[in-house]
Amino acid sequence: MPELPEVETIRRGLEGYILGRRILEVEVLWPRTVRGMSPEEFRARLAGQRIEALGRRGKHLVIHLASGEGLIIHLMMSGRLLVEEGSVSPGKYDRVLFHLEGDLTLRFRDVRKFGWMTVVEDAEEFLTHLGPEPLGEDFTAEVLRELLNGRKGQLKPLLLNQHFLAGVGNLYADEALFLAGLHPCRRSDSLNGEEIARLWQGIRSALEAGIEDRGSSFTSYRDARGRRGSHQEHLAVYARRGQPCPRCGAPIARMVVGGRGTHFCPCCQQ
DNA sequence: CCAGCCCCCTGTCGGC
DNA sequence: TGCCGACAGGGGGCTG
Repeated sequence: MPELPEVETIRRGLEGYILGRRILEVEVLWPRTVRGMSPEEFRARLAGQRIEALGRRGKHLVIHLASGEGLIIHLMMSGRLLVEEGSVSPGKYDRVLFHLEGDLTLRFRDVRKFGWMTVVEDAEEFLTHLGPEPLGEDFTAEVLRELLNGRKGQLKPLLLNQHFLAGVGNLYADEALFLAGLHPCRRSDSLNGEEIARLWQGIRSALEAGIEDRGSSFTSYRDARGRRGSHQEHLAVYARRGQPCPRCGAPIARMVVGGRGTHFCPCCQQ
């Protein structure tokens, strides 16, 4: 389940291998992975292009090409982007293979086929519907206060809403709410100034800790070289139902909020 | 704006 | 042991 820290770890890992290289050929093995155009057009628009920069917006990876176009990739739940030396043969779960100059292959492996990619003329414009970058300089506690104003829903589903804030998924939403000491079901417009500041800090700290540990690997997530992250070993509440809260020792609870499994400390989070 | 539902997929797990 | 249904999860789309 790649969220912002996992996608950022992949982005950093890919940079060293594919930056400045040309895409020689693209093999689309599962056509529905390519959105907005035919696999043939996708191949034609990418073949021969040099990779100028690697960016990230929320959970989207943005590969900037020499033409000015952007290759947008969303890993969804089970997508992996793996760099390998040599020409590889397609595996059972491979959906797209990018053959790069320098005898490298970028492999998009995606068991559940939810991941997608497309080429757009203007990546920034394509992604304008996303909320602010939670680790960006523009995202201050004051901005969060303004965004929360008038929101009547529960906090947890709001944090998962990518139009509200980009990059937070189920795992980091639970961790951020724990760090902030806020109950996942709190009404979003019920927070006072001090609680908003705690939520802002909780979101930032949860994501930064995830990046520091190179992401959380439960089953599917791997970095660009196939390595696991270690943040799953340092989580306070996510996937820790019944285990003692690291702050007060009470057993961590799990409930469904907004259709998502939600982990929290019933004692510390109000 | 918000809640709830379905759909997209497939590996995994619990129950029988 | 083997079958089967439930479940997980990000996000888009739809309805109320």
